[in-house]
Amino acid sequence: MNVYEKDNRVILEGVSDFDPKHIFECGQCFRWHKQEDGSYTGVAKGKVINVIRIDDKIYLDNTNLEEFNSIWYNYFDLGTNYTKIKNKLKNMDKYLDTAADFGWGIRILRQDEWEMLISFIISSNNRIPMIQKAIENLSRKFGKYIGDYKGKDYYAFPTPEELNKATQEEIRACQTGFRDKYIKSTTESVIENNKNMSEYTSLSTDECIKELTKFNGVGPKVADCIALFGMTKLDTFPVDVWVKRVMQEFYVNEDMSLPKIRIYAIDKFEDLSGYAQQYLFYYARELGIGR
DNA sequence: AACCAGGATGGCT
DNA sequence: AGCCATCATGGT
Repeated sequence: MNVYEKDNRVILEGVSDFDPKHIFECGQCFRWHKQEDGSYTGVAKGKVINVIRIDDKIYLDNTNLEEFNSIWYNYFDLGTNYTKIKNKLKNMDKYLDTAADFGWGIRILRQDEWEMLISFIISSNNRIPMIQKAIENLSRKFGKYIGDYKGKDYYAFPTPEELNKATQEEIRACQTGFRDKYIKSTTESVIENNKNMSEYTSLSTDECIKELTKFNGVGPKVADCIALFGMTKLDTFPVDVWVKRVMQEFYVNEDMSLPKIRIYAIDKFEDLSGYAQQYLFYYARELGIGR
């Protein structure tokens, strides 16, 4: 990979396994929005950048080499060889062979632990466009103003301290629905116990999920997502409606319970479970498998 | 208007 | 531990 900076842009040459559509639409993130030119603009790590792929080059706009090295290299998980991961998964069965080719450019982003905690609480029994709206509203209301980019204002996701200033009513006014009380309670718990969410990363996967489930509004599925997307616990397998459908379509019986589907998948995919989940989710949702 | 979405919770066995 | 009924918002 060759990296260089030009005109407030960082350009990556020869990056393999990187496609913005696959990365930003495989269900792992909520703050990246497609632009008219096919690029994606999003907020992460308190910055706003724009990402587009043209042929084999990736353009990161509104940033520089220093930020790339300190933030984006890690955020886009560029130190991981996804070709190897895909090859292992593709050799397992014909379904993953197809799904990994379909979502060939997926990378699991290394996102903020606290932001994932609140974001996936909002995700419970909700629709993705509504989740995105609620997170944007919370950020606009309670997060720091980052700046203007191409005529639009952008706001960082609120810190625990910032979100703790919001009343339950104000949280609900951000379109969080009945999850307002979960967000309020979880934020208070983080503040009152002076919790540092990044410390959850050093726990084992089982311990991490067990601890996350103690937060109000965090059940098994949401804890799996927070652990996978916020704490790089790649040996877990969140089972949502789409993953349930694709698993029932390809691997298990209709009557298998969600926890059993999860165990079945982790037994099968082991330390690559999180990657497998992403390829399968993207494949299922893009193709509408199981409707 | 009924149905459903990246489910959680509490009560039951 | 595992299953089940109930809860709950906003969109289509």
